[in-house]
Amino acid sequence: MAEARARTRIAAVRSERNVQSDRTESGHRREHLIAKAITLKDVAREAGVHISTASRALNESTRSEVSSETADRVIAAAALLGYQPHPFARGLRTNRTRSVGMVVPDLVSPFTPPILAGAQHVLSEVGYSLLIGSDDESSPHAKTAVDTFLDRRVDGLIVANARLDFTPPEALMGHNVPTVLVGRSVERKSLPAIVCDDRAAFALIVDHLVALAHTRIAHVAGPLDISTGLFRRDAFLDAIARAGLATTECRVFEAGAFRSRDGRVACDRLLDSDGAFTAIVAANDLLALGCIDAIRERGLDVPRDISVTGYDDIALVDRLDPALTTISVPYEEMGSMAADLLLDLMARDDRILETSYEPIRLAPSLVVRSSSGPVRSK
Amino acid sequence: MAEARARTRIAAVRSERNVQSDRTESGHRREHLIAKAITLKDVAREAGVHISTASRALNESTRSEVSSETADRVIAAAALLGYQPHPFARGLRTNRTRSVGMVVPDLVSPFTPPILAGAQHVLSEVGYSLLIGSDDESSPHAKTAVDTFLDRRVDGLIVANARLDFTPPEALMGHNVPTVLVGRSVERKSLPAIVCDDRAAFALIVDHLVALAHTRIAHVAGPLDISTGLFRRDAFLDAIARAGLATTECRVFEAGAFRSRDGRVACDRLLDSDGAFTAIVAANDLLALGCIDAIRERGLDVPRDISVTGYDDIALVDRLDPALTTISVPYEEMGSMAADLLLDLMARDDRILETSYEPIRLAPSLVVRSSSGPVRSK
DNA sequence: CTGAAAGCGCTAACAA
DNA sequence: TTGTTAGCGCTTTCAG
Repeated sequence: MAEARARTRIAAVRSERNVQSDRTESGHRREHLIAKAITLKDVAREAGVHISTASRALNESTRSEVSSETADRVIAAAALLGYQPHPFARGLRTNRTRSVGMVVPDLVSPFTPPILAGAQHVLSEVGYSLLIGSDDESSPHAKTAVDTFLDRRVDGLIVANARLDFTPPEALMGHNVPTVLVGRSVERKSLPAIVCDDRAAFALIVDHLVALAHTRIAHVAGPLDISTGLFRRDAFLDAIARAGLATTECRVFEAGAFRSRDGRVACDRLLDSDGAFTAIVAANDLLALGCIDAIRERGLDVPRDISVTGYDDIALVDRLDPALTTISVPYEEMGSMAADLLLDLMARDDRILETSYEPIRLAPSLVVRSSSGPVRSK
Repeated sequence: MAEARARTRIAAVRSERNVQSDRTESGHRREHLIAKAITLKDVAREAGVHISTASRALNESTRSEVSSETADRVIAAAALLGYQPHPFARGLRTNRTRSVGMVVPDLVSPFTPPILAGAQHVLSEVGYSLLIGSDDESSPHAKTAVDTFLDRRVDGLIVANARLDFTPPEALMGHNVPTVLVGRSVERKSLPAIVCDDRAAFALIVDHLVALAHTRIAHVAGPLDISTGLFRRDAFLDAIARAGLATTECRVFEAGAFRSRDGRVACDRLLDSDGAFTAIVAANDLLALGCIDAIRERGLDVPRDISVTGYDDIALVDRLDPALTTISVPYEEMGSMAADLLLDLMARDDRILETSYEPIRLAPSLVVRSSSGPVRSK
């Protein structure tokens, strides 16, 4: 009912507009195809007020400057016509786009989507749009994703692919766009970051292994130029020390990338080395799977001969044989917290850059499965 | 060198601007913080030409209207100052945003990210930004993702979450925004779509099973209100018929959702039913895993007693025991093709809506692993 | 409380 | 070939 009436009214308004502008056209056959959007001017005319009054009535913050009767009338007219403010026209004035850009390392790696989902959900809730971009490593001369976002005048930036040596591009500082890091933090704590508490995670893992009587524990690290590689290694060594184990007994091997085949290569080197060990703590699940491959290839058993643990708890590792003991990371929550934090930052009108931000660390949890077991009694 | 000079020049230009506009201010202490962006006017002044000349020189399509010397000078000035056209100001005039919206069913389901990645890559290559949105099923009164995108005046739309009964919202038709479906198509072929060739896929699977001497093959379907549920079931029945098997011998059970536990429930019903069968073709990998669970729970073996096949070839199903025989789907390519098709559509100036579009079907491939085997000779 | 008018940064008629 | 001018749709002074 009301809807039908609205539709009629919209058509009428559009007609008026078209008559004005398309007078030269023979007819309006295509009107339903190229319908021009309802503009504030239409709403104002419909409500019988000046366009600026309509603007005030429609904007939360200026509504008080208008009599409530007029406001109601304008709001009703806007609703009737299905008015939607043109974001560009508004943005041009306000210098705000109500959009944020998120740059991700790799859309198809297992932890990117949940971060994205968490951020997306929070942002859409408050009317922000999420632009997504990823840097194409293969064409280094291409414009970086951050630059593209800056060109688009996003209100804020979520960076999920920071390398350790990441420093906010000068452009970023110049434009002064609020930015938060997520997933990976950076060496110089120049930007706020939401990360997983690696120290807590490795304390959980190492304690678990120690409880199983392991004393010689090796670590297969990820690339050390990424925080998840470097920080997890440090967290590992820290946990070892805190557990009272001699860190000198604990070997660390670095994998070239966070992929199973790199884990396998690293584990092979580990197995070739002289040190004896009974457990391998891998920096993530894929590396752990590679380790298991390498171990089995030598006729050894997991966990009977060597225990292996992962990190991330990606899909299906619970169904593998052996099911992977790993760390569950609240990636989605990290995404939503990053978005929340960014919204905070954007809301502040003072743009004071702190010199150093302590990362916000979210608590992980240990998931014990069958890839870790007691040290074999000889 | 050149860079330092440029920086100096930018600062100078910004100063001039600030002097003009901020004459009343006491000082420029915060100038480096709230640096205003370089505008076309600045470039024009720097090059000593009128703003409109600068505009023409900077725009590919109008560059021929200005002398090459002037053009060069303007371009040099723009480069020197690091000028970036304001997308809103431009969009306001041109009515184009150079952005496209993609609405996905679920960011964390296994096949969404590759589609996203494919589309993102293609679009960023040609200077388009990708907005991402997903509908929150839980709050049905919330504005739909498509509406949000329409409000943002995206130039095009990629819809990856269409239900079978999806009809382009009236708004969409009214706004006349080019739209492409991907992954799922719709019953009424009212929009172009990029999908996987389900018929070819099931022909591959069924032929494979028939070659292993299976004659009684069951299907665990996904929800039948989604194209991947319905179309795959139809494709299954079609493949069965074309293989010369009696479709009456082939039972179909519908799962409530594309999750392993739903697959397990459906498979339980299947096992409880009277029909004898030696193979189960599941509508996707997760359903297949649920089937394997149900079969094993009854003390039966896969593939010795019953063969099971999946669809999608998601990560890690190659490492399960048994490794899953499944269909590999070129999701990333689907994403990039969807983007290509959309770019085509947007480039056309005629907005003729065809009444019916035949979906573009990409070829899948069969990946034979150990979850399928010959019929057990009794 | 409301209307008039300027202008955000840009493109595209129209003039010269 | 270049400059002038008029907006795109909106917010925001400034008057009334």
